[in-house]
Amino acid sequence: MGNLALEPLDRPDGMTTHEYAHRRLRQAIMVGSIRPGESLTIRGIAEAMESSPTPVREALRRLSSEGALRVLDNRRIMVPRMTADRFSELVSLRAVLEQHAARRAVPHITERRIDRLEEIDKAQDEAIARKDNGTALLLNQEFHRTLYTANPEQVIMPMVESVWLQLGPFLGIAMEHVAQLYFVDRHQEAIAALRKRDADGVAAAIKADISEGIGGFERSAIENLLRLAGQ
Amino acid sequence: MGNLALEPLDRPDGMTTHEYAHRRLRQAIMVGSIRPGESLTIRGIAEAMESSPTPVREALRRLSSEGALRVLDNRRIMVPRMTADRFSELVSLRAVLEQHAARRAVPHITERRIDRLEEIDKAQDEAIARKDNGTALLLNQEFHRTLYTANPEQVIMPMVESVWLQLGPFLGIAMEHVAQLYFVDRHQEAIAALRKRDADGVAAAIKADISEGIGGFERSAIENLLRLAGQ
DNA sequence: ATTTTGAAAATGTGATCACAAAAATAATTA
DNA sequence: TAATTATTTTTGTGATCACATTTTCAAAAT
Repeated sequence: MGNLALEPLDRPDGMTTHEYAHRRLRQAIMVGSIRPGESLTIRGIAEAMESSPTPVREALRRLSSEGALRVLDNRRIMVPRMTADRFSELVSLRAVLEQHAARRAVPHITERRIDRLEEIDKAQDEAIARKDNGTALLLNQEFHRTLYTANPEQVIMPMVESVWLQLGPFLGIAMEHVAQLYFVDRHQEAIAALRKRDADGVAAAIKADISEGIGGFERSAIENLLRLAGQ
Repeated sequence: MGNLALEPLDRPDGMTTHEYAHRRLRQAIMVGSIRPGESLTIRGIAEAMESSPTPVREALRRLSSEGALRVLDNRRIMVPRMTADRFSELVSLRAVLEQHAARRAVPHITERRIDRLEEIDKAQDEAIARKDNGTALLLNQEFHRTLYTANPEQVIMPMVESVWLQLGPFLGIAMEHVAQLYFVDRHQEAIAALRKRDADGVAAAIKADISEGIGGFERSAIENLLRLAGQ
């Protein structure tokens, strides 16, 4: 209960307590700082962030609807355990979702946004160079998010984020045992295709980015990692 | 606030109040019996189902995470308005998601499940014959759900259901103005491909089923419907 | 007639409490 | 000593209350 690996977060003015709890838990799960199988208690979290059960419960309900948490029959709440099968299911879904999101974003992209993508990618490269995995991960997400949200009526982003959330706990495990995550990406290729408004090219770059990134884990490597982490 | 078009639902024994509230609201939204733009009040719903604000709020949080509801800046909660652009975004996402789900289900399909699909499709045809749109809609969903959940480690179903939920309110509008919904489907084609374990064939059938079903609305028809419904 | 102001009602939010179920711990028995 | 039972503690759940904000509606002013 005590140590939730919940780092306090910046809390804007009008933000409600349940929103804040949601953000904080979400962030912790996204970067893999809560171990799969670890069960969360409402009162524990409430105490940790100096609030009460009511708003924490709302945050947990949202997170379980987002696939980040699982409610057991005993009504206990935990971070879902990862399996090799589930992992491959998540990665293939991620590829399909994000290719589609990328394709639908291309008609709406502006030069200004492409410049922003360049900046994010550059910052990510710097984070990778200084072996700052956490920041690199966040910047990688920001790159993808910035691309997909070019589409104003976009409806897919919550689903993409849900997949990220579900992969998060595994990333936490992987980062403990693997030296460097995301040492290559296909972002430059995506940017080049974007400048040409080449939707197929962008989709191909995104697909490659995913399958050579997180999708690059061999099945046996995943099973080893999970065994090492005592899953 | 009184009339919420919330029909009481069967409530199993161990089901919690927030779960029940969630199910009931979800059902109402899914079949389009809550008008887009209509705003929901926590106390109103709580009173309508004879409970209190706390569990209702949890249900509403979940539904907003599922994309079924939108929380405004005023913290008011409403069923999102539909636009022609959003509709087309949802339909194209639905096609992509379900093709993928179908493809990944094929390796796990059993003859027994295919038989079940036959039965569901037959029941749906009967519902269509007697012009029972509501039942036909539910059976159509059950057909698709039964197919995709053949995959045991499937992770996509909540996202498919989220798209259904977001399309629900439009279906409600459409059913008021269009004589018959879903008068043709490609289920038999999907079943034939399933018997042959032909993943591409199944995916093609699902794609056709969607684009000739709900995807068959012309843009101008959608705009007309939305205007008629005062959106 | 339209706008502005003010009071009253409605609403979202979060803390607290009581209750039941579950889990953990202590006591007892085989 | 190991297993079982009893007791205590922890936990999830839902109702209620108080507070602040928003909305609604009536009265007053322009």
